[in-house]
Amino acid sequence: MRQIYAAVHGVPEGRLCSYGKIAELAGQPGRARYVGRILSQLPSNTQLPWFRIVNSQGKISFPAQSENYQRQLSHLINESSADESGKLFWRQCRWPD
DNA sequence: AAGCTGACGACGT
DNA sequence: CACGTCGCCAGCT
Repeated sequence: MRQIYAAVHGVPEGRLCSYGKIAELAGQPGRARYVGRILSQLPSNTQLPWFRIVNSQGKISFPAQSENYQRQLSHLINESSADESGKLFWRQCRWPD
């Protein structure tokens, strides 16, 4: 749990990371769903860069059109990690370079 | 205790 | 590239 937060917090601006990778970095491989559940329960005022987490297909794990989808996309656009069309610039989380 | 449900993932068709 | 399957794990009925 603690580790999950730490892993997410460690994703630098401009980078994207998958749920599975976060779980792995947190020392809990195979628990991608767990990561998703953790993030789903984050308070709206969280400092955690939850929006930098996408699924292994490099896509936002929210149904397009949904509020959440738009919120996440906006953040990513601000970080130049996506364009208006919704396409993400999938730079796998290999930080630090 | 048994089944259902996800902000998931790997693989096959 | 788009689905369908099956495996996965924790929390809630």
